[in-house]
Parts: sequence; structure tokens; C-alpha cells
Amino acid sequence: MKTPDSSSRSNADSCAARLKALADETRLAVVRHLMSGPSHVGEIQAALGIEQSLLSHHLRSLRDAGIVEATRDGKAVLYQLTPTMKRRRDGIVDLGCCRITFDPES
Amino acid sequence: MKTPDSSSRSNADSCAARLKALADETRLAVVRHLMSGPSHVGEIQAALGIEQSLLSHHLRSLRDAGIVEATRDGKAVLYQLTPTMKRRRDGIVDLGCCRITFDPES
DNA sequence: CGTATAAATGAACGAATATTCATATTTGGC
DNA sequence: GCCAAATATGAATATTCGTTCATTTATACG
Repeated sequence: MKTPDSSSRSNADSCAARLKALADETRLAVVRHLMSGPSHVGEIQAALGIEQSLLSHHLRSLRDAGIVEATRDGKAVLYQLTPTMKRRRDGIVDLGCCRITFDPES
Repeated sequence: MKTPDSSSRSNADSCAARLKALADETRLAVVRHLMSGPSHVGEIQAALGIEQSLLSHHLRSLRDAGIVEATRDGKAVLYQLTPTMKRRRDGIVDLGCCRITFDPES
């Protein structure tokens, strides 16, 4: 059940949806990789050592979730984390591997 | 495919696995609910308004992921977040709905 | 004990997701 | 324009996941 709301842009509406995009070994590796700066698909692929098409699919998931964004760079495409990434507050949950800070309730 | 490793207790090894446990509307609601204190299954059920069995399955996911823990309390069972939840560091990713702070690389 | 209440479990099934493979698109260079 | 490189897309399939339903376990109480 999607809500292909014509007015708004992409999905990734619910928190769960965004977490779902991160909740994958491969996509998490991509995000981790991009946290050290923008990177071309080829570089990411080399770094992770996975198949081209598979990576592309995962990148699309991340794009759809509004977690990464892509820009053409010659023959290649440059990926980077979206600027959705910066803020602060309370309500922290430590997973051991990472901490999740929930917003006070949207 | 589980790895019922005889020596250790539960799974929730990888970060992705834990995120996966959180990446669900219902389970997220449970966690949110428990963030305001321990609660019996019945209370959680009333608060979320979902079926008993369904909630139970979701609680098991959260338990397996090491996110919540259960203790008997008479006829009822009391749930609360595990003490995996408290720490601090850097490498923050803002999802709009919540921020995820990755540990420096295990 | 028998019964009621609270919660957990397991099987079944459909829906969502990941992966692969083949093909299409975009771009730069010749 | 044509070719190769880089990436995206779509269909087909396999796998995982969420939900329901029926049943079971555990506890308290009379």
C-alpha cells in the first residue's frame, strides 16, 4: 500500500521506511562508505566487491528513501549522502552497533 | 537459515540485523512505547490496538534482536528495552525522523 | 484439580524483497 | 556516427517477512 501522492516528491515518508532502507548489510556498507565522502558507483562497487547490477538496485533503494543522491560526473555517477543528515535532540537508543535518536514525535 | 550457535545466547550480531528489527511500523511503535517505561504485553496491545498473536510475534523479533527483554510478572509479562541503550560518539546520520549514530567501525 | 486469563508458538499463506541475468541508456572519445 | 565504458532498468525467480488462525504453555484463583 503506497500513497503515490502526486504533489510530494519521493517516498521515505515513515521512519520505518527509512530504517528499512538502512536495514541491509549491503546498503549499510554503502552508507558507511559514503560517510567518508562522495564516491562514484565504480568506486563503491570496488570497495564492496559486489555485482554492478545489484549495487545499482541497492543504490536506487537508498535514493528512493532519500538517503543518498546522485549526480552525473562525465561517464560516471557520483553518489553522496543527502543533506538530511544533520541535527540534534533526545530519546536515544543504543544498538551496540549504532545509536538511534528518535525525534520527539512528529 | 539460523545459526543456533550453542555457546552464545541470541543473535542480533550485525547492525543490519538490529536495524531490520526496528524497520517495521509496528515494532517501532512498540519501541517508542517502551521508551516511556516498562510495560506489560496487555498494555502495549491496548496502546497499539493490534492482535495479541501478532504483537507476540513482533515482540519475539525484538527480543531476538536484543532490543527488548521480558520478565514474568504474575500472569502477565513485563517488557522493557534492554540496557543496550546508552552511550555516545560521532558519525551521525539524520533521517528526518530519527538520527543514527554509527559506531566508529567495530 | 479445573478453569480462566495472559502470552507464546507453529503452520500456512500471501506480500514484499533480494538477487540474477539480459538489455537499455547515457556519455565521452575516435 | 560508432564504439566502449559506466550505470540503470526490467523481468524472472528465490527468499524472507508479516499476518492470521488454531493451539499451547504458564500462572493465578476458587
